[in-house]
Amino acid sequence: MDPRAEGGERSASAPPTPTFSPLYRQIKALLLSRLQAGEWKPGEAIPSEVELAARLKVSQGTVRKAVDELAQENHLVRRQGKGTFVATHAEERTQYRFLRLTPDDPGAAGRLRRRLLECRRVRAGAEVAHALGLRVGDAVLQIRRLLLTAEEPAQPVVLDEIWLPGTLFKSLSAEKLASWRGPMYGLFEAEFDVRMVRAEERLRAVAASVDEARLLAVAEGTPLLLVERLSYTYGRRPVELRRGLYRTERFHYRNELA
Amino acid sequence: MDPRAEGGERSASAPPTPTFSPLYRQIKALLLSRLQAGEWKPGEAIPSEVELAARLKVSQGTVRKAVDELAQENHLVRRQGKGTFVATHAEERTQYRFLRLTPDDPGAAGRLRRRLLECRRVRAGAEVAHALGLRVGDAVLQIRRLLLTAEEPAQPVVLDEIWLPGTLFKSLSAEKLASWRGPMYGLFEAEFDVRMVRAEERLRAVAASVDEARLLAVAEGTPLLLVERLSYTYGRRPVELRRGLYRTERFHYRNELA
DNA sequence: GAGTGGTCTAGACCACACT
DNA sequence: GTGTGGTCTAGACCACTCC
Repeated sequence: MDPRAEGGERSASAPPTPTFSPLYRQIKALLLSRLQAGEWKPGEAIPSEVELAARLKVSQGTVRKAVDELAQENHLVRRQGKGTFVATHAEERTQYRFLRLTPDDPGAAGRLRRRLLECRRVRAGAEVAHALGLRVGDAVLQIRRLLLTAEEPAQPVVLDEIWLPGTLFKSLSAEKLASWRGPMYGLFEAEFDVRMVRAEERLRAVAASVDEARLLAVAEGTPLLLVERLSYTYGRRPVELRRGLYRTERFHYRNELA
Repeated sequence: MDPRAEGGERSASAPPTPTFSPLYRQIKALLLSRLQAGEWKPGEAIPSEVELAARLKVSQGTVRKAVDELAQENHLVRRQGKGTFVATHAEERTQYRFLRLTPDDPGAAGRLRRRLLECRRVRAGAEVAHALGLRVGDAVLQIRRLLLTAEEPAQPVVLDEIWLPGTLFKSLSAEKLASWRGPMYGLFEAEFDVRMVRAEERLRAVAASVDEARLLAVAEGTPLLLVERLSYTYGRRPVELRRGLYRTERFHYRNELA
């Protein structure tokens, strides 16, 4: 088959790509658009390679290469003998796929507890609006919370401030947040159909303000690791701004360079 | 051909792998061991896919998959129409592959200047010895330097302290360091046959000590981003410990999460 | 035009999971 | 056993680079 020829199910769904890319990239874009459209939910299996190949009228190898890239980019998860599944934050083995904070002593202090401080509707300021691609004054949800060590006495480690577009998270409430077990991004998937796909972080060292110091139980001016995160869903669309302050006396932010 | 059967050039070079892995992984391990042995230098081309396939008596597709993974892991760089080349730090388009520090204003302040403060031979303390896999008291090279903005007046941004195993970097001197143009890791490749392949970083927020504050031109106690990096060469062998203090008023450490 | 990596195909067989 | 993803092969053709 001529990879340049448009035909069959492929062109029917009209991929918005420049349309002059390798066939497997067109397949990839098509699958991505179906993921975005919600054709398969997080955790569900997508059709098998042979079935996709038959439907799209390409060879299995071409489907394979498309799926390979999607798996690499954490959109899909392959499981030999079982199938290929839509990635989800709800059942990550690691829990918290995006959290790079790690205890210095890996033996101690495993999971962190959450304590919700605040969850309210506010109007977006200039900075939040700009980051989330909204207009100043648009409705946003503001959440503040602490992460604390599990052992007693619980010690605060992270102070998070989170902003979400109001339109996407209409029915999100303090009760829902407090009663949800598992990662917050799992709740977003299950209840709001918003799937975090990618994020950018900017790290800085800052001094704790009076309020921050009180909440984190440190002295005013204590150096804290400021982590500003912008999370994206499909199509490079930003859907969460997060400003985290980390105490790093007994934890650190780990990163791998290759 | 039975992939389990050992034969041809493959087994002659005796890969130390568990030997019961897919054929393409055996090829990958073989190529990796040749890279480690220095059979091809950084920047050089390795044999073409067809030639490798013929020599190793496997299909081109199998070689391709091995090379694909090596390219993905930044060991090799593919260039269509030209060949496949050994990755090098000397000619990175980005300069400084491992440096994640970025100016807040991307327009301003492009490259950073270096100022060498110190380069001397010392005996490894417990911490350095442990990190580099040496014995306490072994010879290590200690380097201290500043990175400063290029514009005038130059402003210090990073204070680096670097430790290297003395045996690997016998002839490294302050003169060599000062006169070298380009990334330090390029010098390590060219003069010492040490290629940095991977690194792990641990980030913290700390307060500037008196000495650090003086060198970085900030007040004592100013929050600084502490970046501890352990760099590895082939075979998970640590060959550099680095302790960097970053001023983050106008720069930040960027990270991408997927 | 010759050589290199990049794409696509078709078919065989292996490894794993479920039933 | 059946169905899934994973590996391997052989061959054709495309796209890019250099002569």
